[in-house]
Amino acid sequence: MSQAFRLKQSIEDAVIAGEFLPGDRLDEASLAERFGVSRTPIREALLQLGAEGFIDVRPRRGAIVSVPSPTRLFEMFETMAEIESACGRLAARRLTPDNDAAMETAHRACEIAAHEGDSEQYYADNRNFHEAIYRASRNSFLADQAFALHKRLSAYRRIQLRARNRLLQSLQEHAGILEAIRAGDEQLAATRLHDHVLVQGERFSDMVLGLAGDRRSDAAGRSGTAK
Amino acid sequence: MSQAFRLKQSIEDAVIAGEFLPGDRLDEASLAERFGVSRTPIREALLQLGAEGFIDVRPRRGAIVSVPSPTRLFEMFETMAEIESACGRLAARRLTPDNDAAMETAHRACEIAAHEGDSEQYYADNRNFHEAIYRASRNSFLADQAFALHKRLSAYRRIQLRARNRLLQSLQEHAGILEAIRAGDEQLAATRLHDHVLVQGERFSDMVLGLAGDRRSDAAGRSGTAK
DNA sequence: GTTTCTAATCTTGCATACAATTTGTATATG
DNA sequence: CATATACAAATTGTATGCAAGATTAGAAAC
Repeated sequence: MSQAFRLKQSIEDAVIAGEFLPGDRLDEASLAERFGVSRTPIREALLQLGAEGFIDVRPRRGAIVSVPSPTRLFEMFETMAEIESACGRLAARRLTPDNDAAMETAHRACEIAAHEGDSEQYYADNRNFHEAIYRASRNSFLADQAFALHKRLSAYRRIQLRARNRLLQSLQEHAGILEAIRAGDEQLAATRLHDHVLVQGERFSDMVLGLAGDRRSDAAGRSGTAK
Repeated sequence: MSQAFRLKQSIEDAVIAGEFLPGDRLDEASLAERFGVSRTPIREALLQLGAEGFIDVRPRRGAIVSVPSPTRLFEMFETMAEIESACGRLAARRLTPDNDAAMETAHRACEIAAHEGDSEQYYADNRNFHEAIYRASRNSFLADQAFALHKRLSAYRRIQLRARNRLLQSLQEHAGILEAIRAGDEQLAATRLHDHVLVQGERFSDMVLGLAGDRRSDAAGRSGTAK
């Protein structure tokens, strides 16, 4: 495959891994040297990442890793909550043995990681669990959207999972979600997934803001110029 | 602003306007000549559109306007339905006088177009109405997502709105949606928006497939390899 | 008449070169 | 000492050239 696509993946991975922090400049020349290619495929990779919202490409002013404001970040988590709950609703309606088994496997892995207190491992297994739910929606387009947003939020999710006791609490929520999906209770599955995701967003916002106010009123209070 | 971004917009507009039909090749050289620039900014524009899912960029094989399969198309409409209902739910919870007025204005415009039977005008006003709901969610990130998907589906929506009587039926559904949002009934607003959007997807699928089977079983029955 | 192999042609991918714009620095001025 | 201006350096945007892979056309074989 062409270099530009490989580079896009590499740069994305580097950002997810935290090698480039929010606000860091992604200099074309440096990246070109680092990967041993010319600026052209680097530019193409950066522009694609920009179009996906992964980084900020400001014309004539270079690319930087996005720095979402606390409000924006909350909006992203809220959107993630809505999309995940949609996946859960559809999964509850359409669950097949295959998807059920995949979720079970992922859940078991989370269990082990949680009881060992291995937050790095739990982070990875948690991702698999959520992806299993996306697939269980049996709507691959929706699953793609969910997966993309999950990736964009992964940096913030990781930080937040380090919080004490959050692992075991997260695991219990997973169990409740699984139960609802298996029972075919669309409404319950949607609600539980929604809360599960949003609590992460709220906790993160708390961390960022250093206070425990009501985040929803923050999101609701902003000027809201869409597009 | 740089040429690549202008070109991206121009090409996107041309696709939305139906100048390039699904399956058409987007030849770099021809586009470069048409816009009087070199291939470089054209390539950059195409890659960005590809990253947004607007077109298909296949390595070494050029870009074409996406040709979603009927199944994929249904999945996209189903996703749109979920996102729109999320917007409606939040709008019902957070409605402000400003957003209320904006929806009212857009609804009035739809009313006029519908009664005059002007489907082209209704198409434009309908878009404004839905955008007003996105904004009323007071979550600009969610609204952006909704807007982007709306654009991707616009070609198919337009065709479908030409169906006889659909204008007046659509208008009535709008009235019901507005009523639910104003009543602050999150659940009802979500359900009505969901059905309003999904009926378009189902109708379109019927048109494409030329039969009146149950589209849901189609979507549920596919192999569902997400990502 | 159909299929398969080969060669010519066309298109895309990448590197390099240059032009245009922004950013940084030093100097002058109030 | 702060501010403004002019010049220098660094960085991005676009054009062009060439190499590599894909598509098409034609000839040969079945």
